[in-house]
Amino acid sequence: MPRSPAEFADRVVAWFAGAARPLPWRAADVSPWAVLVSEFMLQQTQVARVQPKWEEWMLRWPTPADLAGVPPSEAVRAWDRLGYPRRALWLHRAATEIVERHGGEVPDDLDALLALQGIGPYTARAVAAFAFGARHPVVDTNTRRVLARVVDGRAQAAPPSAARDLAAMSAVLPADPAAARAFNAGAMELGATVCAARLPRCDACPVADLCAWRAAGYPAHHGPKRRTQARFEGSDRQLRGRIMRELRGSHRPVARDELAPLDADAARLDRVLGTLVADGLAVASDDGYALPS
DNA sequence: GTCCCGACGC
DNA sequence: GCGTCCGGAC
Repeated sequence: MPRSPAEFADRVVAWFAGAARPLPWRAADVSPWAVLVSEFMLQQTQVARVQPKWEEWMLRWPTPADLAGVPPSEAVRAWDRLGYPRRALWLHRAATEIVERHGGEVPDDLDALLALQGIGPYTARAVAAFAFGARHPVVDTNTRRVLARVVDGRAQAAPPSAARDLAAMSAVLPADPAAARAFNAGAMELGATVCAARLPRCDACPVADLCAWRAAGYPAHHGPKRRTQARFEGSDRQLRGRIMRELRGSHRPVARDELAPLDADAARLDRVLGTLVADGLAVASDDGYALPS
């Protein structure tokens, strides 16, 4: 446990002021919509891959109404290979909801944000805090790891639990909204760039002398093992990705027979096509499969 | 091969 | 609480 929560927060805030990467969605003049789009893209995708795609989207669809005004196929196509293309569909749906429910303005209210498609506990608070300056605990996996180490003295965070994670962050969150905002962003940045999962760089850490894990001699994690990631090669996810790539590349329906070479197992191909249709990422017609228009 | 790490649906 | 969902960097 650090000497005091205030000291922990102050150090992170001061460190972040000098160490923050100059990411474009952190610029002072970006819109709430720009922040929201960045958070959608960052949900599962590394910063380096997101950045050029975010620039492209902001030029093309600078407001929610701009995105809501085009068919979802445009969003899915422009999502390109960012992965998890349901996010493109959900972002398009969220834009439509923002136009319909909120007059085209991204809401600043947490519950209104949570009600939008594709926005969960993390993204809602990230938008409220980073776009609007509201004082909410924002907890992603980096922050969970930082708190586990600095505060709890454990190598790894316990499995995510929204209620427990938000309470833990609230306990160390500065009272001042601007400081809270910087601490939220700084804790994530610290976890992403210094307090890394595998190779923490404690020599560069602004709170190394406050860190309970370091003080305890870096005890190894003993507890439930992380679930090992399912194999990607040969997975449904890989096949879905390959099918989506074909659909993105075609401006007319793609016949099932044209997709058959993607997988030798006809039954599996049909089952996976079914999941894409169920997700709304593909539409079936007599001519084959296409992106949702 | 391993890691990345949020939302959703059950 | 637990399984599913991409694709690229390492």
